[in-house]
Amino acid sequence: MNKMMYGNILKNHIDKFTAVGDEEYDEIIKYFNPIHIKKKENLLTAGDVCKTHYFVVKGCLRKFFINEKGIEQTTEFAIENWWMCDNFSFLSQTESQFNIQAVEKSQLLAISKSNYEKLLDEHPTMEKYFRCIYQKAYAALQMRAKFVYEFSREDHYHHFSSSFPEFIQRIPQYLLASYLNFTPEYLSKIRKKDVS
Amino acid sequence: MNKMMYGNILKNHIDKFTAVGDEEYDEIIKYFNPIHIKKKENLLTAGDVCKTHYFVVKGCLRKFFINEKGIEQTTEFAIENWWMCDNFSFLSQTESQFNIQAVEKSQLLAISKSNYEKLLDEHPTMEKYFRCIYQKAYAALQMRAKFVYEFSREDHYHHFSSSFPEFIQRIPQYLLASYLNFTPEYLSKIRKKDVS
DNA sequence: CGGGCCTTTGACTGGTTTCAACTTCTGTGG
DNA sequence: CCACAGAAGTTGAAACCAGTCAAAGGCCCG
Repeated sequence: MNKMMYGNILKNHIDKFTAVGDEEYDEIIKYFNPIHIKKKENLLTAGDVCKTHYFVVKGCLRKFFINEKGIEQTTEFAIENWWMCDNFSFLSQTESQFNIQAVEKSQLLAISKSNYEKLLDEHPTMEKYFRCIYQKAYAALQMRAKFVYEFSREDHYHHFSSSFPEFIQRIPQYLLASYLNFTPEYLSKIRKKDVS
Repeated sequence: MNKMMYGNILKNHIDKFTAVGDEEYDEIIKYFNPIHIKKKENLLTAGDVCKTHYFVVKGCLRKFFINEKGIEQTTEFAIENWWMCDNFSFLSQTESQFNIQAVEKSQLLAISKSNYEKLLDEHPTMEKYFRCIYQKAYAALQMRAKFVYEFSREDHYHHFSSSFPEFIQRIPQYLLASYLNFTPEYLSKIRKKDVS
C-alpha cells in the first residue's frame, strides 16, 4: 500500500474545508507517514510525551486512561476521517496521562510535532484547515459535554445508540460502557430493559 | 471608553500566539465592536442563531441551557481573555440551545459572523491565532472531560476549588453547583464537611 | 476442545437527589 | 438609612439511582 492510496482520503477531507491543488497536496502529503497497526496495538502510552498526530484512514482508535482502581476509562473514539492525539500533551510536550490504542486493525497517516509545525509554516492553507478542524471538534465536544448535564445515564445510552447505531455494532460493549462512564453490569441491565 | 483601551488586551492575547504589528492590529480591531453589559443581561437567547463571537476584556460570562425540569444548567464560564460563543450554532447557523449571560458587569469585544469570516480572509495571521486558540480550548475541554470520568462528584468539587480558588469567590454557589452538575443542597453539604 | 474474556443476573450498599422547612444574605423602594 | 421581600444558602429525612461484589453462562480464539 503506497502513500497515494492512503492520501486520497486526506485530500478529500482537506477539500471539505479549504481547496488545495494537486501540486500543493503532493507537497503536503510528504510530511506524513503511513502506518498499519493491529488490533490492541498501542500508539501512545501514558507517561510518554505525545509526539504524533494521527489521521484515521481506515479503522478505529480509542483514547483511555487507567483510573486509581486500575480500570481502563475510554474517553474518546476516532474512526475514519477523524484525528486522534492527546492535544494537551502534544501542545505542551509534557507527559501524557492517556493511552491511544487500536480498537480494530487500522490504517493511519501520522505526522510528527516537528513536521506539523513545518507544514503549518509552509502551507498557510493548512492553518485554515486545522483552524476549521479544531473549531468543529471543539463545537462537537461542547455539545457532547451538554449531554452529560442534559441526560440521565440511561437516556445518555439511548441517545448515543440511536445517534450512532452503526458504531455501536462495531465496538465491544465493555468499551461502550467505559466511554459512557458506567459499569458493564449497568449497561447490561439497561439493554435488558430494552428488549423486554 | 474607546476602542483602543479595549483593544490592548486583545492585542496582548494575540501576541501570545502570533506576532502582529501595530499597523496590522489597527486594521484588525476595526472588525470588532466594544460592548458594555450589566449583570444578568443576555447576549444570546436559546432559539436564536448565534451570530456573534465575544472576547471578554473584563468581567465574566456564562453559558447555560434550561433542562426539561425548567432548571438552568450552566455548562461554561468565560473570564478575562477567554472567548465565548455557541460554536455549534455559530458554525452551522442553526438555532442555539444555549443562553449566554453576564455573571458580572462586563466589557467585551464582539465580532459578527460576517466580520469574523472577512477578518480571517484578509488577515492570515488570524487564521493562525484562531487555530491556536481552538487547539488550546479543545485540549482544555478534553482534560475537563477526563475529570468527569476520573473524579467522584465530591472530588470534582475539591479539585475545581483548589485549581481555581479566586474564581470560586467570584461566582455564587448555586452557579458553581450547576456547573459541577449537582444540586445546591449537595454542594452545601460537601462544604460543611470541609470546615468541620 | 479448552481457557479466558465478555456479558448477564441478583442482592446489597451508599452516594445523590428530592422535598420541605428554616435561616441568612442582598438589594431596592420608601 | 431602614424595612422588607425575594434570592441564596443550610439542614434533615426519605427515596432512588447506580456501583460493588459474587457467581454463572456464553462466546471467541488459540
